[in-house]
Amino acid sequence: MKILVIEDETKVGAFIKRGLEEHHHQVEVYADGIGGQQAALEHDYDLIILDLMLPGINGITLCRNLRALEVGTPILMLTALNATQDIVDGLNAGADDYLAKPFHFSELIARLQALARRKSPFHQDQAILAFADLQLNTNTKMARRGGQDITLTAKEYALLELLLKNTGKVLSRALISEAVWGLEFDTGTNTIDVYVNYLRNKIEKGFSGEKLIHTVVGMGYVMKHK
Amino acid sequence: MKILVIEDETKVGAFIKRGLEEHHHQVEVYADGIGGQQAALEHDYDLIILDLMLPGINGITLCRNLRALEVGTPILMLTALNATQDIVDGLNAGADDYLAKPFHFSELIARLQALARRKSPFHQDQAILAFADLQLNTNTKMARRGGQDITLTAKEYALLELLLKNTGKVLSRALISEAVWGLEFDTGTNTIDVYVNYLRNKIEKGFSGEKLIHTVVGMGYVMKHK
DNA sequence: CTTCAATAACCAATATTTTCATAGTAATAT
DNA sequence: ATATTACTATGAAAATATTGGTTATTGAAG
Repeated sequence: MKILVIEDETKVGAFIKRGLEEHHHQVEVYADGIGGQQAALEHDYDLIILDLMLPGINGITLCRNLRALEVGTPILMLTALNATQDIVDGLNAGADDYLAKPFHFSELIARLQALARRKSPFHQDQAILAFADLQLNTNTKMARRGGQDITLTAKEYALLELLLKNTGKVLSRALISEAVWGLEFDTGTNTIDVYVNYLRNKIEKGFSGEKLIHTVVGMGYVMKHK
Repeated sequence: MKILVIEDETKVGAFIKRGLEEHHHQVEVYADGIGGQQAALEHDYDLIILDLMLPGINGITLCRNLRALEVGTPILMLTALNATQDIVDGLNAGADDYLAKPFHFSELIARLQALARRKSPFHQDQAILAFADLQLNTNTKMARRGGQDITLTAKEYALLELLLKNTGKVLSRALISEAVWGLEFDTGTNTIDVYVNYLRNKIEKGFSGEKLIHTVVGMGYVMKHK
């Protein structure tokens, strides 16, 4: 399984990572909530192990955020022993289970397996593609930025989906043409440019957030920061 | 919810029963494992709270028995504090969650709600599918809107059921075709469109409520608000 | 076991709506 | 200075809605 661990205490994080890797799991550890949340949104994990006491962002808030963004990945909270109120809050925020620290590793493995068993029948492919504060829901085919829903036409959607699935990668016009329009080559028209413009008008114009679709002159387009 | 409690300590059993009844649940308490197992098999509970330390039959054995007999009801185990091995065994026996005694009642309620939420997708044999002010009775195959009964043909029903089971999700014509008409279906025709039209005439035309079936040009149809 | 009528399923033609692609011009980068 | 990209208006094209008619299916009656 691919597991995301969000834990600020490096010793605990390393301990979990080592133990899980011995059980042949793939583990990524983040020491801060912001980075962890970002990772949870951008990658498709089978499980998230989340410490509730984090610097920067509260674990419960993080949990609620993820659920609000329709991240369905099972979440296992780590709490201090007897922190009853935290446990209640965490479960209500959408966490699936908890484990009080300190814990026996065998119990972590048992709970992890129970969660996997419970969730796997539903493990549907990631519904939300996200980058920065932009989200694209592949079920509703709607985009969302700054809490505002944006409707897209079929071509706009296909183009945005392509960009979001290749964030950071410069996509040539030839590649976009083939992926979105299914054509061999760009026929000498500026159709792609026009659609990039449509998209920019819908997802950038009027929003306070950063610019997301960047032009690389002579090369193509990228979705990235900066 | 209808809850079965299997707990030999009468004081604890009574405490749970009283607390749950205050939260408007229907509770039955059995003090012995044999009787409890019998009850679990004969009635349809929404949740089973099971003490692991029981006279007569072991809680873990009971749990394994129920799962072997394909009783899918969520099971919440009660264990002594720090009985790690029991917890591991219990989860492996098919229990869904555990609670260490003594526990705060608020935690029991929280876990119970989490379990119900988690499990609800399983109980999808709901008799009534509903969205907005539209209902579809899967037993009588009749729809109802604004207090008025609507009869549907077989295809209309299948289509409406599909839409109601996937509210908010855009369903492509290919998907609809496969779900309602089966694999081999002549896609050269507009039959799906025609049936959407039939449905709209029956469940939207003449009703004051909002539009429910929305077309997403180039993508398919959705049942949603707005 | 037929026949008939009623209903359902389907298809195709036409009307309507929405989206798309083009081309022309403006703006920007190299 | 020129190549490249951004923006915009518009007619064409594609997708969808609607309607009328044809073929299946079903169920009751003869």
